[in-house]
Amino acid sequence: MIKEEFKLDNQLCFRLYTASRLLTQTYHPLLAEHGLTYPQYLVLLVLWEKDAQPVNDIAKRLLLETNTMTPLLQRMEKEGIIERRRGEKDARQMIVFLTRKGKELQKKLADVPFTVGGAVMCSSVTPETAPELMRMLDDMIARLSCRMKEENL
Amino acid sequence: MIKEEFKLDNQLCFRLYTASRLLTQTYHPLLAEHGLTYPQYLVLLVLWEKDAQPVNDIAKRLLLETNTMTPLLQRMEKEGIIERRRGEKDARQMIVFLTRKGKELQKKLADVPFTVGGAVMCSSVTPETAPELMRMLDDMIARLSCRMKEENL
DNA sequence: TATATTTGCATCGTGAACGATATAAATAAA
DNA sequence: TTTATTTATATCGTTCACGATGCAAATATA
Repeated sequence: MIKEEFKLDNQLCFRLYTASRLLTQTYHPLLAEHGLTYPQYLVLLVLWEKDAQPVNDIAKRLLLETNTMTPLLQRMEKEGIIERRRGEKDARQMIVFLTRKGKELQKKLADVPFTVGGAVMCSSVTPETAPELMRMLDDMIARLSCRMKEENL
Repeated sequence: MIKEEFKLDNQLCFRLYTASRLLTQTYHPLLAEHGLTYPQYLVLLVLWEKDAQPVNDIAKRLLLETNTMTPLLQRMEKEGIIERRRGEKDARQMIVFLTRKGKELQKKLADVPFTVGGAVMCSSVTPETAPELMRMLDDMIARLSCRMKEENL
């Protein structure tokens, strides 16, 4: 008999991995219609909150490495969604700007959060319970991202 | 001012996506030591529960497509962790078997679930609250995977 | 039995993720 | 002010994910 801790049904990580993939798949048709991928949509969320940010700030906000960001941003620039310009104060920095097209996408994607929101709601994830779920995930993320930083000493 | 539904801090999907990535990163050093990746570890979990399964059964269990499974399994076969043989009853099927090396990995990875378990535990995710978190994720996964199937009609 | 459809797996192309490494600019130390 | 170190991006190689497509075996239909 297999040990309890090795049973797939007892794995929290497998659930997170699967839920994340399925939710991204839910976004896919809504975003692809506008030539976007889910990670690109996340970059837009960050830039809509505050335009003209260096790569590093976007990476930190999304908890991604710059080696993931750079090619992602290069593709977005090629699509004319963003623009990248060297920092004037610090020539090492690459400042990311929304183009007109990038700004306009916000209006075009106005119903995406509601469509996806409707798709996830179920008996145990409701407007009442979602905050509790988010709190647990935030706590986990804080704990794990802290651990990751400690590794690189 | 940006609308509430577009704020990154209100996104459930971003949290799942991040938590999933960070947890996979936590597994990484433990698995890499034995030449494994996280998806490969998931395949092992499935095969340890029941050896000699066709590609399709493993894919269904992990909610992955066969076009993701095939290359993954090919790499695992090259590493000598599994073996693939054509089904005798149905020649379309490719049956996946654990090799001796694949079976022995279970002992070598015995402490992985506990190490990772210790890493995720935090103030709001504890042995008491984890089942509730899992229930919410299971419910979401059921809802979303059902939706995905309906799409392909 | 011939033909059509379904099923199981594989191949291909694209876009992430990420470890490892490189490079140039900025900053600190000597 | 040289020299060393740190910082901000970028490049490279490998491994997923996954949509689209191909193909052969099995099954259903005519």
